Amino acid sequence: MRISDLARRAGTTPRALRYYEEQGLLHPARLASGYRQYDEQALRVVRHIQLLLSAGLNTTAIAEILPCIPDDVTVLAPTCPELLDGLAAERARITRAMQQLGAARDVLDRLLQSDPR
Amino acid sequence: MRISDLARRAGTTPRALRYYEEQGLLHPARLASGYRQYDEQALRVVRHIQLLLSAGLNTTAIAEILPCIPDDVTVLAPTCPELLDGLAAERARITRAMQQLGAARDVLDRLLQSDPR
DNA sequence: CTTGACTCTCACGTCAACGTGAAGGTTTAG
DNA sequence: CTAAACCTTCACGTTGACGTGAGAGTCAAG
Repeated sequence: MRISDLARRAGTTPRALRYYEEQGLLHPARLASGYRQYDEQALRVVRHIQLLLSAGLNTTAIAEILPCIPDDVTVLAPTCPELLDGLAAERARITRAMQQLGAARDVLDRLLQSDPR
Repeated sequence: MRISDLARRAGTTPRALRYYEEQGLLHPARLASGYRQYDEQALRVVRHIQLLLSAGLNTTAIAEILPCIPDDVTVLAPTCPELLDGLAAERARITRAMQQLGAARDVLDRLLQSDPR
C-alpha cells in the first residue's frame, strides 16, 4: 500500500504520514525506488495515532505508548512497566479535560436554553 | 485590582490578561498612570475565558460569546440570537471531543489494566 | 529621594502538527 | 515512449496563545 492510499483510508494526508514517521511513530518498508510501503497493520496504527493526538497527547508521548499497544487488539499487552506512571498521568489529564469540556458545554447550554425556536 | 493580582487569583499571567484584552475579551478601566484596573467581575470573566479556551474555542469565538453571558450567573441571558447556530456547532464539537477523549482513555485503560501493582 | 517592585507598550520568539511549494526521480496507462 | 500521476527529500510558512526581553514610566516603603 502506498502513502496516498493509506492517507485516503485513514482520512489524512501523505504529509502527515511522513511527519509521523519522522517522529518515530511509523516505520514503513521501502521499495527499491525509495517509495514507502505500508501493510494493513499500519492503518490501525494510524487510527491509534489520530485518536491519541485528538486526546491531546503529543507525538513524543505517543511514540512511547505505541509499542505497548498489541497488534491484536483483543489481547492485552504485556504493558511496558516503566510507562505506567506516565500513562496514569495522561489518563488523569484526559479525565480533567473531559470534565472541563463538560463544564464548557454547560455554559453553552445555559445560553442555548433560551433558544426562541 | 491590578493586573498581577488578577493574574494570581486566576492562576494565569499578566501577559495572558493583556492578550485577552488585545483580543477584545477584557475591557479593564485605566488609571491616570495608564495602569489597568480590574473589578471583581473580571475574575469571573477570566474563569469563563479559561474554561472556553480549554474547551477548544478560540478567542474570536469567545469574544462573540462573552457578551451573552450574564453578569449574574443565576439569571439566563437574553441570548444573542444570531449566535445560536454557532453555539450549537460548538456544542456539537465539544460533544465529539468528549467522545474522542473517552475513546482515547479506553485505549489507555486497556494498557493500564495489566498493571502489576 | 532613592530603591525595588510594579506597570506600560512594542516587538520578536516559541511550539506542535502539519501545509506548501521546489526540484527531481518513478510508475503506469495508452 | 510519453505524459499524467504518482513518489522522494529538503526547507520554509502557518496558526494560536501566549513567553520573553527591551526600554521606560509609576508607586510604596524607608
